[in-house]
Amino acid sequence: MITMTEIARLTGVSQPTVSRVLNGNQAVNPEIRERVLACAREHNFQPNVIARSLAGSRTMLFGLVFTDISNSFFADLEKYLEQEAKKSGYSVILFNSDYDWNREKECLDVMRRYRVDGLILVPVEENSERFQQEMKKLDIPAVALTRKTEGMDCVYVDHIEAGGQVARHLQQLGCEDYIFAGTSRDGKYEGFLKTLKDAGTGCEERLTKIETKDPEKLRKILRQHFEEHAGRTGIFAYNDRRAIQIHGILQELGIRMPERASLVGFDNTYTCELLYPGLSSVSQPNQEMAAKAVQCLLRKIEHPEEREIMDEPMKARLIVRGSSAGA
Amino acid sequence: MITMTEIARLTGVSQPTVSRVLNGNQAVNPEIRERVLACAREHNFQPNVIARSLAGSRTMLFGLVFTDISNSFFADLEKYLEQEAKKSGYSVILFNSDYDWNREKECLDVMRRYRVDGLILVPVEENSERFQQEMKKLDIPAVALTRKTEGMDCVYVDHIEAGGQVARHLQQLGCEDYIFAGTSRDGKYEGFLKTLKDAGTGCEERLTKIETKDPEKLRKILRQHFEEHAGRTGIFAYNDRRAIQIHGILQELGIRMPERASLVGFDNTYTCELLYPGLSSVSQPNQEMAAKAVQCLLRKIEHPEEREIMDEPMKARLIVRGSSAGA
DNA sequence: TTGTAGGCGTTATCAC
DNA sequence: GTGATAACGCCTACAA
Repeated sequence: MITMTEIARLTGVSQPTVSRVLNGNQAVNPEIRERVLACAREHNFQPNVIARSLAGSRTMLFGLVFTDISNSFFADLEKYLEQEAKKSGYSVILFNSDYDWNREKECLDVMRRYRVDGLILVPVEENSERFQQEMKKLDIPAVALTRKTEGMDCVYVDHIEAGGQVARHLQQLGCEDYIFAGTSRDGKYEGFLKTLKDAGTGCEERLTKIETKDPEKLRKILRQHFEEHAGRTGIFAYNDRRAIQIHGILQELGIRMPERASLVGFDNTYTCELLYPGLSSVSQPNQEMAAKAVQCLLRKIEHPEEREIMDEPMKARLIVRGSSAGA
Repeated sequence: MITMTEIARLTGVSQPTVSRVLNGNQAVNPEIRERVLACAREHNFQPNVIARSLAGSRTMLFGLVFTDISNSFFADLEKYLEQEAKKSGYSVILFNSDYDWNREKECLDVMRRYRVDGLILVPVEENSERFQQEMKKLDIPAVALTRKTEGMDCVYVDHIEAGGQVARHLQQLGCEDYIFAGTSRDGKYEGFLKTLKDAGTGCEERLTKIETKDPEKLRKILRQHFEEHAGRTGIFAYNDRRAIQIHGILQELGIRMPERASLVGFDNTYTCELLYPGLSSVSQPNQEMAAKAVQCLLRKIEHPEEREIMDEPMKARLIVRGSSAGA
């Protein structure tokens, strides 16, 4: 692959002149300019970003660390992040932590080795001591994505508020019982529970939390629930994957949506609208989140002195479909 | 971030000695070794891969170009590719071409700029003239993934054979009519059609091809089809996404699977087993494909002289679930 | 407007 | 064993 020095030799000028032409910075003799450009085109010159990174001090790389890119929600985010980064000439180097803290730590080290200019990550355990420690000694601008993270810039939707939206929606439908399927680590459950409580009609006592994702167990629990409870049950799953699983089980058991079971998922992945009945789901503003994260990073790179932390939760939006439609 | 030169200064040795210690290559005085290692640990030294790349001639980067990572199938592949690359110390830099040739071309240029050691891509138009041209002048070892690509190493499953498997399966179920939903660009349709023809019972005349993915049109076509055809219809969708869409429409129309409609998708994404009835789908050996692609690349990097092209199609496997279950 | 010189952080190749 | 020294390809002064 041809280098600037080589072009310089071929066109009989100095290498910095070639650099000036190719970067279009300063004024150069039009004649020389043409000669150099022609030569560069002819040999399909591509600047060596590696060398440029070493000389300058930007690698034009963002590091992305996801927990699991095979989750459509994250894959979607990745696409937007890449798009947004490209607008500023950045490329991305990608890692999956697989929800494993040790891997995440390894990823961070690799990022350091590549001297990425910025880091966008979905932390595995955003509020643990060891993570905070690691972030403190990380000398790269970083943004936490989808999780509220103490002491660092973060872009996320308010899960507590979102959980509340779902609760209100299900209450309005006249649900008598409630099920939450998933873990309570990210605030959805908290918000869901709180809103049920606040309604004051004691419906929080009619809330069951199901943590298992084992299909057999899940089926058994649901069957039993609907045998014992005649009224309408609102089901809130902490992500679409779980919601789709429940959707399938309800179909199998012949429990009608939305009449007997009103189901709501989270992330509004593309499958939601393909199912029948369509799966209601909480939509996160993926594109805006991606843009915000990248812009935050860019700002920190441009102005390293500004140390104020960005932490304004964004708002999720409930998309109602057939699985929890009203009358 | 601390450098070798800095460590050298702190420990009173020369920079090359620090390099020797940190890379564990050659013998060094144990005393010095300890001193250097201690200093490196203390400052959490991370070798500057950028500088190393420039000096040596490996960037330890693989470039990945997908058409659309938000397709679960590709996201899944990405994860395996990353895993496999990591085993050999490689990291990946990722791009989406969005099924757009111009973007793909841009990606390739960026790859060149980063001097990636190898390239794994899902080509947008693997057999077009311009793509072939581009590949010819690409001076980076490259492997085409999921698509048979003339004149270049490629890792893919035999779509024609896979289409045949589906045809035989649906025939065995006793289908009287057939629908293929999707494009015919990758051989699935070809194989499907060919096998139907070979059976000699004239069933290829009872094959309808639906290209639209517009939900309204699709619904209308399917409704009409089942109004006019009383027997069992075998439906083969060119990917799971389309299959899931059809699954939903059939549910909505109250057309029973597998009795009236026997549905088969492609890619065996995780959603298949969550639906009810479970969605039959053709499974590609993702992990093996990823491993094979990476290993092919590594071999080409190690032995640039070997020029034989790898092109042995792998075999897909049909996973039968409720949507096309037999009696 | 253009060329010279130095440096970015490594690796590799020499002598010592 | 260890330390100079020269790359790698580019950028950024500074000098002409």
